[in-house]
This record gives sequence, structure tokens and C-alpha cells, in this order.
Amino acid sequence: MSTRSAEGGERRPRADAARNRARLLAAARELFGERGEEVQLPDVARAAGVGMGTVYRHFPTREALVEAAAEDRFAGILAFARALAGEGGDDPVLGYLHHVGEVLESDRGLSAAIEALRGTPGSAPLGRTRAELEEAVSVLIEQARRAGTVRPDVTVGDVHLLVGAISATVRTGSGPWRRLVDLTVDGLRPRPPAG
Amino acid sequence: MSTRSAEGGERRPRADAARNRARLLAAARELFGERGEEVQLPDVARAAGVGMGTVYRHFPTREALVEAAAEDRFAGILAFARALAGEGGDDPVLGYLHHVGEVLESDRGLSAAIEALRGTPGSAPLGRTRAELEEAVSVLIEQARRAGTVRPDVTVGDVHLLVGAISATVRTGSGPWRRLVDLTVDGLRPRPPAG
DNA sequence: CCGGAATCGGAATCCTGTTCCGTTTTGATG
DNA sequence: CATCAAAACGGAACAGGATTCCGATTCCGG
Repeated sequence: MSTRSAEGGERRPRADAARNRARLLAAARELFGERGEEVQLPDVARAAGVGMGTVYRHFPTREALVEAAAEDRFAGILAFARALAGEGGDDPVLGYLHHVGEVLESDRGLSAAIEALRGTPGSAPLGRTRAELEEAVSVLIEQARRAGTVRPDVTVGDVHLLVGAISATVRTGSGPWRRLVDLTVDGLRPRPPAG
Repeated sequence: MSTRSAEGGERRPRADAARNRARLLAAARELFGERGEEVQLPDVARAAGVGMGTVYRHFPTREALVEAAAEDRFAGILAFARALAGEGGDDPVLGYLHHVGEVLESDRGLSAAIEALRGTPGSAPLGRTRAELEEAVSVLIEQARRAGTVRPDVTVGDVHLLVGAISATVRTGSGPWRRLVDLTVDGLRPRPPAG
């Protein structure tokens, strides 16, 4: 009980630890983003100039590293969703899905993270972002509903469902995800604008 | 050149080989259907009462075994599609997607096979079934188009895309696949029948 | 019944994620 | 600045599972 106050206090990490963690994340973001799941832990360790022990000191499991590396992608998507809400456009849900698809396309590790998230109840860092994202998306839906671009019964869960489907499509390269979005979004619309 | 005619002749397999292959397929169908990808090759070998060497004599790779085990599911789906075409209903595409979803739900190994198929250009046994399936589905689409239940621009590729999405949704258990079908199929309809 | 080819079984190998532990680095203290 | 315990490090050892190898066994045409 000398330098730090009471119990819950997270002690500031040692300088080398912080440095290595940062290097690991940088390497992981680069490699996973480029090659996706096929990247092996030893590769990441080597790219970060670090031993395997260090990898596991910072991330309890491979999956955790994948998630951590994807974290700022989620943050980016969240920011986008909020900006979209601010713009007040007519079809924010479509815009959101397109954006998610594009990000997925540009970062092959993100879909891995999305899938990994299924198993995890609430991962510490992402749990919060996830909740905020849910909130932001529901705002988009509400907005779209008012503009008449989505059916009144569409929920946040539905949008998540579609994101999952898009993610799988991009990950497996099983087809043009934009087409999937188009097919589905037309299904989201309450009625054709008659034109 | 004694018992068999010329070059291309496939010689009849030895009795024990045929028996073991059948046992392997039976075991694989049962185990993969029940537990999906998490089943391990040694389990299948044990269940079939066969050694690992035998597994690999018959199937060059785990993936090949998964595919072979799923083969008659594909055949069943093909048969269903043809029957559906025969019935001449109004919305055969919806019926097809529902059926596929149900089969996927009942056999956890099928989605693994579907995904495995992506990598393979033309696997000998499935290549044929795949082509026939494509033909059958295009008949369904044509029929639905005439009935006005799908947009005129919907293609076989679109339906495959949706099947892939459904498969991923079922496999990861990431949500209610029926809802996904509903959302999407509404997107397939040309226009609300005004009523 | 024989002989050789086709199969078989399962141990050995290889590849990867994960764990362990002796060594090194950090930073609070005197 | 020197000291020392705690924290972090590196990389070798381990573990689980797919795949390969090869000596032993089984089939089948003659």
C-alpha cells in the first residue's frame, strides 16, 4: 500500500510491457488484416520482435489477440454509425451495411473477430463497444423507420443477423457481398416507393 | 488386360475395401451430422471399427470425408428441388430456402461441407450433383418469376449466395435463420402485390 | 492352394496453439 | 548510485489432431 491507493487500482504497466503490447497489437493488426486467420502466432511474435511467452503474457489466447487487434475497427464502425445518425439521411441502414461490408473487405481479420465474439459472453473491452454499437444502430433504425426506408418490425437483432451473413460471405469469398446487401435491403423496405 | 476391358476401366474394389468404405461413410454421416466439425478423425475411425490408415486410403483428406458424408444430403436437396418444380407452386424459391435451412439444421456436418466446397473447383462426386442442382434451382427461379414471386433479375448465383448465408448462420448459431430467410425473401419479391 | 497385389492398422511425424520455467529487465527503495 | 524483489521475457517443451509410413494381413485370379 505504498504508491497506489486502495484495492481496485490497476497498476501502471512496466515500460517494456507497454512497449511490447503495442508492438504486438501493431503486428497483429497488420498481419491479421492482410491474411486473416491463416496467420500463425509465431509469425505475429516474430513480426513484433517478441517471444511466444510475451504473446501469451499479454493475450490469454489467440482469439483474444484477434479480438484486440480488431478493436479499433469496431470503434471505427461505431463512429461511422454515429456520424451517419448525425447526417440524418434517408437510408442510414443501407449506409451502415455498406460501410460494414467495406471494412470487412479491407480487413480480413475482422470477420474472424466477429465470429469469435459469438462464443464470448462479454469480453471486457469489446463488450462496451458492442453495447454502444447496439445503441447507435437502433438510432439508425429508428431514423430509417421514420423515413420509411425500413419495415417497422426491423430490429437491431435483424441488422446483426445481416452483418453476420455479410461477414461470412466476405470471409469465405463465396460471392459478391454487395449483391447480398442489395437483395436483403430491398427486403427491409416496407414498400417500393412506387417509382 | 484380362478381366477388365481397356484403360479407363475402374476395377471392382476388393470386398473388404468396399465394406470398410461403407462403414466409414456410415460412421461419418452419423458423427458429423450430430456434432459437426468438432468430430475428430480418430473418432470416426473407431466408430467404423477401422484404423487411421484405412480412413486415408479411402479419403485423401478430412475434408473429402466430410464432403462424401454430406453427399446424399445434397442428393436429397436436389430431389426436393425437382419435386418442388413438379408441384408447380407459386413460391418455390421460398420453399427451397426453407428446406435447405431445415436440412442444415438437422445435419451439422452439411454446412462444413458447403464451406469446404468453396475451395474445391470440381470434386468428382459432388461436381455432378452441383451442376444438376444448379439446373433444378434455375427451373424453380423461372417458375417463381412467372408467378411473380421473385424479381426478374434474380439468378441462381443469388440463391447460392443466400444458401451460403443461411449455412453460415446455422453453423455459427448466430441467429434465427428463418428470420434471415424472411428478410431476404421479401427482398426477392418484385413488388408487394398491392394487397 | 499360391503368390503377389491391394488393404489394413496403428505407430511415427508434422504442424500449431499453449504452457513452463530459468533468465533478464524494471523501477521502488535506501 | 547500488540493491533486490517483482514483473516480464524468450524460447524450448508439451499437447492435440491431421496426415504419412510401412510391416503385417487379407483377398482373389490362376
